[in-house]
Amino acid sequence: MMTVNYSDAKHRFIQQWGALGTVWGISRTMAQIQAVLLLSPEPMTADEIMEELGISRGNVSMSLKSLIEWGVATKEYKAGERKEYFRAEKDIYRVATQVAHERRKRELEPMLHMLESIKDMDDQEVSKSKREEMKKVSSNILDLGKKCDSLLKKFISAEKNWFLNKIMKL
Amino acid sequence: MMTVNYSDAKHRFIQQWGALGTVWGISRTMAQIQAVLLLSPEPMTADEIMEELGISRGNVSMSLKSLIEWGVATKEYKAGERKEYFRAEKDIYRVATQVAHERRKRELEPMLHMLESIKDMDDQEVSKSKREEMKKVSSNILDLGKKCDSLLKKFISAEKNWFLNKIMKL
DNA sequence: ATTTAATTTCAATAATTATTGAAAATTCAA
DNA sequence: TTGAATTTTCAATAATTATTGAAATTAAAT
Repeated sequence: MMTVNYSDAKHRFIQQWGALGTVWGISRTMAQIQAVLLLSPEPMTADEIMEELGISRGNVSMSLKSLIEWGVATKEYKAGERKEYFRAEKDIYRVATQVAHERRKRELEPMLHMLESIKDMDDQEVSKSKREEMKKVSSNILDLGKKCDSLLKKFISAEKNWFLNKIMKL
Repeated sequence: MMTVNYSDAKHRFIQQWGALGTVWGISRTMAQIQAVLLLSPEPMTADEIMEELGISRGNVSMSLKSLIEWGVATKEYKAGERKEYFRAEKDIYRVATQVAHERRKRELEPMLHMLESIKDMDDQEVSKSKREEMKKVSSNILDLGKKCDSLLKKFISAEKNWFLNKIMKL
């Protein structure tokens, strides 16, 4: 079996994680910065991240701000130093629950509100079959959506081992 | 309680579903076409969809093609008619399993392969702590990733009620 | 208070992604 | 086959999203 050197492995990790970011609604750079921080044993400065990824100061600053808003990175200060240091949340289960928490709020909640707001649609101007189809489809989506909501809430607040054990026993 | 008329409800549904599409890695239009088809009691022609959403023929053709590739829409023919008709998968649980199937293949699998390929990283040129951090982080992600993989596979192939019952009992 | 270091903001620009529309291809009927 | 109806493709363009970089801001040290 061919071994892989550190810098190739790091490169693959950063690229793959970045690519995933773009289909998960965060920018490639944000995900790449998270990847760099995940691999770093020590917290890093914005300068070091700039250097590592070859991107601008502004971009690093804004991306770090977003990562912190998503709850997957933190800012730290070292005694006697003026610079700020950044650290990624390394407990990947914790990262998953944070992401679930944010996405539930940003995506699922507005969808459920819309579906609720449609429940009392009534309109004689339009055919019965159209009205019925809307009622049927939207209530089906609402049902499944509520189940997802309930599962996500459990996932977000449950103790890690309890949840994974339950899931793995299915 | 104020009632909502059909066309407002339809508009809200299409907009919200479309907005969700963009954060789920499909284009707004693709998601909007799916929404229109979901609300339609009868299969629709490309012309009708064009008209309904005010978008170009080419866009409709390409978006429908993608929806079919994702396994959430089908093409149909009516006896004695030359035009093609399109229908959305209305069983929303089925839509969810199809999406899970595709995303597992497109996103999770490549990530797991990358993580496996990094397992045998070895490199004396770099500090022990960096190597160890990479080993630790990547194996943690791999563990959780494999659990997700296993859960997704169950979800994709399980019988609907069995799965939902299990999940709701957690 | 002033200087210096560090960070943030945001208008301008670049890069990416989505959409159009007309030409090419396909499909069916005569 | 030829011709009309329909669909697909894809280069050009538009729209959106990400990134830069320099000015403004903030914060610490002198």
